[in-house]
Amino acid sequence: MKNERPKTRIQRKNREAILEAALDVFSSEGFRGATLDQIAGAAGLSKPNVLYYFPSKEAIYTELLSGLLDTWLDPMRGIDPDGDPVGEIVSYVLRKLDMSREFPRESRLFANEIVQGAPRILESIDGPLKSLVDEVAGVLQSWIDEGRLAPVDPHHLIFSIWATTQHYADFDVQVRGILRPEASEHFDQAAAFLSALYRRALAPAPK
Amino acid sequence: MKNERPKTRIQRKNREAILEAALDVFSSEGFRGATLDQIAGAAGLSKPNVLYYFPSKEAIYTELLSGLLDTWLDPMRGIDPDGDPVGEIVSYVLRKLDMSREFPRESRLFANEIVQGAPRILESIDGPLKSLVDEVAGVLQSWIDEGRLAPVDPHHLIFSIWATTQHYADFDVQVRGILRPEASEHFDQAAAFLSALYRRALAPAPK
DNA sequence: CGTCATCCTGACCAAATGGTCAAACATTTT
DNA sequence: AAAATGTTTGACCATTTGGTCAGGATGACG
Repeated sequence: MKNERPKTRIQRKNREAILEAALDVFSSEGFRGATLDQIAGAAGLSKPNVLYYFPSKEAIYTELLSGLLDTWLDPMRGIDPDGDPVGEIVSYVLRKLDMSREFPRESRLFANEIVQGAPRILESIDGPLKSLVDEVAGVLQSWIDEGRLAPVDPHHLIFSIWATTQHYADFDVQVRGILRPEASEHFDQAAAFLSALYRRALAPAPK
Repeated sequence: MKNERPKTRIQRKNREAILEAALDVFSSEGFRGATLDQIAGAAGLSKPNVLYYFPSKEAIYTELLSGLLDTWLDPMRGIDPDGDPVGEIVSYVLRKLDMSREFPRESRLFANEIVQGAPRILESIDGPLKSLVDEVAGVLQSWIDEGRLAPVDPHHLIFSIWATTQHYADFDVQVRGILRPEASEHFDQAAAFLSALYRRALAPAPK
């Protein structure tokens, strides 16, 4: 049962516009760097009007954040315990990389929050995030035990996947500064590189 | 020839204290999130006194940033073109990881800046950073050509090393939230994991 | 000890910013 | 077409914040 109450269509539309604008602003300026005027401007509304839909700046921010965590973890839920280990992991990597390509602002929003100590979503990390990760780590470990995956620390494997894939969204400026391509061409290179990296590293030793 | 002019020892001491305090505050709050009062407080000085040593908040920030870039790139300069390829890369990874362990605030400072589009150090990325990276990429490529390193995209290899190592500093809260250890124990696990990962992935196919 | 340069501070300022509110304006509902 | 409900805004406010400044305190040094 969804907790959405789109009283009127105009209300739905404006809340939508505000969240969209806020994502833009928060992701590129951080929470403190963003101003209500910026958000209001980007949403095509006046500042008091924004505050008519949300009680405060912080409320907009946390709504964005909490609404996103789920989507953000989706790729991980797609890992099939009954599939081919290396294949499953590589396709997880590619799904995660795709999220960086499709939703860089969302990635940066999280990055900003976490780098600064995640003052507003610590609970979410300790709670749902940790349990999902532990669950997946369990699957990885069982694959290792069965000799179908190279023996590496499951948690750190997950970290490395997050790090390498999110890097292309979060540090986009740096990547773009070092590689030349204007287009998102480097995402395809990254996909090729990361597949190869993990395929080579994770293939179990032949018995 | 150093551009340091420590007119008096008190001047040197206070500038030092301010930069140290600023590193603390900027790295955990971001540029806009940090306030002069916070910095002054952390440095044990009054706000006007801070402004006596630095012309503005931004001046403190950029001085920090520019003074750090060099140190930050040092591990990369230690790569020996005449060494054993895989060994050189793995020890580069470990050096970089050590920097994350020893200087997490510095890492977060950069992360904050880059995630937000690096508005104040774009030149440094396009300039010295790019050339050093290209140089190292050249070395990697020559190793590949000689068949002493698995054929992977050199630039993306470098990105993956940055991503995986800096992750432990920048996303420390997340890592700590998922792993239990209070101590910096996970850095040792990470070292073991990353050595194994890159060793396995980069070993050239036997001829 | 006197004087000169350096160092430090309280008081102050202008701009920015999150947020409020009463009143005007729209839209539905009856 | 009222009445009721929902939406928008200009004017306003309190606080925070980067920064200034005149003068006082504290060295350094002959």
